[in-house]
Amino acid sequence: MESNNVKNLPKAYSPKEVEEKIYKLWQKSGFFTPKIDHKKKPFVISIPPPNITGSLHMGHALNNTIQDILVRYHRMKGDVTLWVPGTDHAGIATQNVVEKELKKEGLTRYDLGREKFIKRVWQWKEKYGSRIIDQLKKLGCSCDWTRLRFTLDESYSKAVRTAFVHYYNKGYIYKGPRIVNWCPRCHTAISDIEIKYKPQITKLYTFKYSKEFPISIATTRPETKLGDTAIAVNPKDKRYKKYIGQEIKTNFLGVNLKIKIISDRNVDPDFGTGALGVTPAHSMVDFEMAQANDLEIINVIGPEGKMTDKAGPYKGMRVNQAREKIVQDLKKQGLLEKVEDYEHSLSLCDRCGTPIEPLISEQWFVKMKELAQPAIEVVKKNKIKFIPKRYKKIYLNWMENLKDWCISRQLWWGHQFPVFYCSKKLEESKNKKAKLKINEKYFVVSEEKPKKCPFCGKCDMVQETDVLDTWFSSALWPFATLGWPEQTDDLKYFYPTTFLCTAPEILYLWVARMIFSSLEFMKTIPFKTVYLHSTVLTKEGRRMSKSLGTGVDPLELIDKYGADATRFGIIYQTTRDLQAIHFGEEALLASQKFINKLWNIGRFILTQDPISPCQRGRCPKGRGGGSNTQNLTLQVITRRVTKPNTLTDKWILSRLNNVIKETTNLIEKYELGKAEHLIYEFIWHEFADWYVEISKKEKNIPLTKEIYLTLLKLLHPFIPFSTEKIYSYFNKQKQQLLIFANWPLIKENLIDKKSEKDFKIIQNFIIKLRNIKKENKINPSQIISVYILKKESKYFNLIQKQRKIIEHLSKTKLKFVDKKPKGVKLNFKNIEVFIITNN
RNA sequence: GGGCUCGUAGUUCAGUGGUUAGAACACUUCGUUGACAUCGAAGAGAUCGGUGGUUCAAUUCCACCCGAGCCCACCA
Repeated sequence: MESNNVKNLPKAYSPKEVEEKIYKLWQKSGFFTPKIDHKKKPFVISIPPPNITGSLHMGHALNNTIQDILVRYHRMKGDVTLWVPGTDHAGIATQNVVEKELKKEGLTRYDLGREKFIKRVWQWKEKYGSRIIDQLKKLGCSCDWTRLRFTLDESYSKAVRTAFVHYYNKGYIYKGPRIVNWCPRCHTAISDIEIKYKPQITKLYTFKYSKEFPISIATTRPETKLGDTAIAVNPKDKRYKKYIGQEIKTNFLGVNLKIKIISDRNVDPDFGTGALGVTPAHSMVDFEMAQANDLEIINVIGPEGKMTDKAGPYKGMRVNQAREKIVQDLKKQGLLEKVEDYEHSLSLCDRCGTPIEPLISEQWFVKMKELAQPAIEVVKKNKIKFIPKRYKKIYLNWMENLKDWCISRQLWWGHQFPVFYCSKKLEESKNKKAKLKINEKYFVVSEEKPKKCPFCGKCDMVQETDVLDTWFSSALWPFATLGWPEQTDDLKYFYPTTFLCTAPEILYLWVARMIFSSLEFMKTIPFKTVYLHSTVLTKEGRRMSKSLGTGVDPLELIDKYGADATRFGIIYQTTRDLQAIHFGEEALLASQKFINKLWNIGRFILTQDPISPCQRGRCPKGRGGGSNTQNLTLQVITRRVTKPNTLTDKWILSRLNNVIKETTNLIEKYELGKAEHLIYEFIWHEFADWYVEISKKEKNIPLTKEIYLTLLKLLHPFIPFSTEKIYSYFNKQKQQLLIFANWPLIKENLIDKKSEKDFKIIQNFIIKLRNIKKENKINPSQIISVYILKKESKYFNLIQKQRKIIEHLSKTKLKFVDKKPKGVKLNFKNIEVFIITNN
């Protein structure tokens, strides 16, 4: 570091000039890359890979600060510490971003074609995909960048293919027509958990299919009713009992329907007419009823969100259009009985906000039942611990009611299925326009494309066009990043990882899936502890969102306050188990002040240092400490060692060791906010306000320095940049980085309750004297005489012994007298104290 | 509809079955300009969301209610 002379030490810490340089030093040191040491147990975190479309938001800032604190702490403790970084290709999200870009050029992905489109996405990735990585570095994250991974890396893709083939061979993967959530905009199936619900007021229409039809039904979506194949009623409903089992043919606005009357317990007799028109192809619940009752399934809505040819006169219309027209027609024909307002939740695509159409389509699924079982066990048996604890129940409840996982997406950006079709047979099946059923298998599942088609022996096999759900690849993250399926040294040594820190919203999407994937492929848990951190909300408790304008950009905060203050401030307002934090910028300002305070304590100590240039009279400001300190400098040089000499020394060392102990405990329990509060209080209100102040009178510079350096170490995981910078001024010769420093050891023998108690008494006495001054409107800086009546008592002796400190800090002159003087009397621990107020 | 979290000073949060409920920031007053324009000291500020119950005693335990937020399910 070039300018670490004390005389160059600026008055305040300025993050902008410092942080980037420091980060480069760290990187150059190579210290973030651990060396495998089989004698030691490693500490390992896999970063939740941010999307390449992402930009650092408050959730990331909190999440990665937590991880970095733990990683730095463990590194200092001497653990072999690895933080694996990486990014996620994020199928739908990224594809949408690039599609939006294309749209500006008046193009769609179909104009480019699959190959060119993917190329385009890769270009986009090269250009913007590492943005978030740079932002993580700005935050100070000490990841091992030599191990950076991306979920579409060739080696990672291999892991994905291996996993797929494994599942398939075990019989866990099946393909079939099922009802899925279909996004007509993204043109793909999405899973249940990728849907967001939005309450909306719509109309509930009550009508009959035809005049002669005996039962009326109610629906919010009349257009789907063209695909009805049944009416479901509650088995106990007397009104409809007689119809159950009947099949009625009718014509509904030009479309012939065969309606079977079935009974189902889930039908609420009080809702609408108590009769539910069953549309197997376009409603999740109805699909299940159709399967249970062996009903015909008719698609009336196509993948574009348009009515199919099964919709008779409404063919080709958009869904909304068809709805309007049908309502008009129902009215015209006198079939519409009632229209009322009705509030329900509209399903929207999480990624693009388009209303979801439940549709029947051919999709790939993973059977979950067997996979879930061991994943339930390990959590039940606390092999994996959740923090906060409450998530254990939430996790288990979800896992115990797990549905099969739809893993196919009709996208282009992602891992293409390692499934190869016989082109000849594929062609044939298309021509047949067969029902959505596969009776005949004409594909092979294989990591590589077979050279020869096993079905016809001569065709060029074609790969399944679908890509895998992004989460299928993320599920392999903790072990695939370490080299799986290869048995690499990394994998052998660093797996399973130690700690996972992520947002609670991806508990199901990601955490659960990593657990069962790891148990399946690695035969072990992926991590020992899962920490689901608080959600960062605005101060008013509202969700942070760009579109609402309620977002706070951590990069702006870093720019304004520095990375350290941003980190410290966020953690300062965090409590470990809290579900949400209401983010306020004030804490960052406070943190900035705190860092500045820390900086200035350092500055003070440096200028007091006998070997510093200031003390040798070379300081431009003159003689560093003034005449008073010159004498003291001599004292300092008389080999005072870092040993407690005085009560003050004993007290501060005792307190310091308590703080080290407590801080260590709190970090081990992930109570990072509390740890910060503790250190903050100690540094400011014990070390600075008392110890450093007293040290101006009773010098023990080596000890002061030692304590200070210990505090820098304690703080380093929280505020790595500023502590590193200050540390450099204390290490002019050695040039050793603080990241190499060891975590402070607790010296139990220095914990000294007696000294703490005694010092507390001195503190109280000083405070009392200051109060008296204030009460009597005496200027605090005015030195007054305080008369203390001599007495045989331990407190008297204590006060007498600590006379200098008391005088110094209370700006008084103590006089120990035999006779009671005139003046205001106060009692302190049975000691009679007098002051004269009207000088 | 089900589950969960939270409601304590102006603000963000600690905290505890029992003497005057804490901190930080903000605020007020006084003082400081040779570590700290980002300093010091002192101080004001809370009927601990509401109601009822358990208890000798509740902010702390229980029930209900109100308010804020999250997750899951979803009735057509």
